[in-house]
Amino acid sequence: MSEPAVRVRFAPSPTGSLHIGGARTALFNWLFARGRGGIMALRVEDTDLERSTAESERAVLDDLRWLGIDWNEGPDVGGPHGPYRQSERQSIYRKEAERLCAAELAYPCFCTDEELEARRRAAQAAGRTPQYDGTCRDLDEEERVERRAEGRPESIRFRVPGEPAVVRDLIRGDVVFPADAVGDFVILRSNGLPTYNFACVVDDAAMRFTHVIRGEEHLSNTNRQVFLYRALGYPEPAFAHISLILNPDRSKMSKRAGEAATFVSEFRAQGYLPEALINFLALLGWSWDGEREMFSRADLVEKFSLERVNATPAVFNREKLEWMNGQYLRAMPLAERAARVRAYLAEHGRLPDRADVDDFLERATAAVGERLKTLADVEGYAGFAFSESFDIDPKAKDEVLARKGAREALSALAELVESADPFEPAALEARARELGERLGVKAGDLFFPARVALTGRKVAPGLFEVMSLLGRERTVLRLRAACAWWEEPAPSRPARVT
RNA sequence: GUCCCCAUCGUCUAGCCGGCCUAGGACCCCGCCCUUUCAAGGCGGAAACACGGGUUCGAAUCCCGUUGGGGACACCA
Repeated sequence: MSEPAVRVRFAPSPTGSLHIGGARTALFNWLFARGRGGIMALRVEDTDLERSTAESERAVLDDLRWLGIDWNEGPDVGGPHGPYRQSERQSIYRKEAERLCAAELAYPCFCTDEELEARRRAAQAAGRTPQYDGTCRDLDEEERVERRAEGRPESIRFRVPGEPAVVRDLIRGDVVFPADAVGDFVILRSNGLPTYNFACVVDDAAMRFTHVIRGEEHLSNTNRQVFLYRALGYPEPAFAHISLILNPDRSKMSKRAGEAATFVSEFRAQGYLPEALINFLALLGWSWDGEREMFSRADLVEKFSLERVNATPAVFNREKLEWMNGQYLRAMPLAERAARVRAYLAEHGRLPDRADVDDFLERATAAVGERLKTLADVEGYAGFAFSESFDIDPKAKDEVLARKGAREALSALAELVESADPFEPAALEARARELGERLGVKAGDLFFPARVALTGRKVAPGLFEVMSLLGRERTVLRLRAACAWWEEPAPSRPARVT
């Protein structure tokens, strides 16, 4: 018999949009599958009725698609082992639970939440591990009938065998859990829905996955899961628990922590490229030779292996992601870069309102040039040309006001621009430099005030690209408007405090 | 508290079946060059084997312990 084909899965719970840690787990699964001609499946774990929503499922799938991670089987495309939504597989879980009960490997439990909670607290107070105490473990049929008559809730608990469990992990080696590490746990809740560990094992077995690659937070769950595989009589897949992604304070990266983005959708909104995010995420826990770090999607598919995934948790390094995004942007031909900027602005409803928007954005993108780190930066650096009005940084304006000869220089420059022919960066620059010499003004003393007058800021693209972006008319207008600054009572300075 | 995982520059990491390591690459930071600003680019620099014991001729690399960090102990996933 030939080696069974690789089958892996990503199993998100639809309780929000895709988290960056989930994206990395999905990516590793995907790279592993694609690199060996395997199957990638998507399974939606929506057994938590309170928190699961259809919008969330849509959002997660959308984020995955945006990242370029695709799947062969899933809730939207179907497949030979469906359905791929756990909420649609309830009869399967019930049947499996019944099978375990019949074999005495599981049993009905009638304890209420309150009783469980009270006993948990008591155990904790007494310094014991808060595990299930076995109250319903050995009830006979008569006692069970009695409890049912009382109208107590009825869940199904797994009878944990009193022996150690070994998790064979591809990244961590054999991890041994002592026999008393876990108590009997619920597999079917009183509402009839399965718990995570049970549904996960039943599905992973039914869907024939060969490898389960998931986050380290599941390592101790795997302790329970290996018992379940054995009891159910299914072969175990190979496990690979990848380390967590951490916040800068080294806590598990999660939705809280306020300021920092943790969802794929947020990075998308901030103007990051999916290929850069993929490249960056791949390097969180995986490396090729420690030297090379720019990898296309195809490179990653070809080179990725679980052997080179390390076991150390990784802090998410936002600055490096930004740098990498810039690398991708810079390596892109201008036309493509401009097209991506356009698509980005359109997606967020921020396209400038003008007839020649495509041409304008290409010129703006060219003008911003190497400064581009995210797609949002075109608006950041060239926003002064997006509309008639623009804001002026008061501090920059004050600096202009303070420069000797700035007013005359601006006025002369306005005149020059008005009659310049051709109106084109190189020619404009040559003539402006001549003007500076004639006036006896250093280049910086001419260019700096002009930059502020035209863009409202100290930092901007090259001055003559700025002019060409604005067009002759607006350039002259803004230059002349700046000449009037000297007539104003300097509102930006605290001159007249009453 | 109990169990489990982890431990190289601030961060991501290479090295970890011992000598090739006076520990390599990248981000960040600093300096210089380029330059109309800011970037980008070029050159240079600062910056780490958590600690303590072993084993060995020799340890970042193997073993034990300590410390630190994290995860899990639910009718959440």
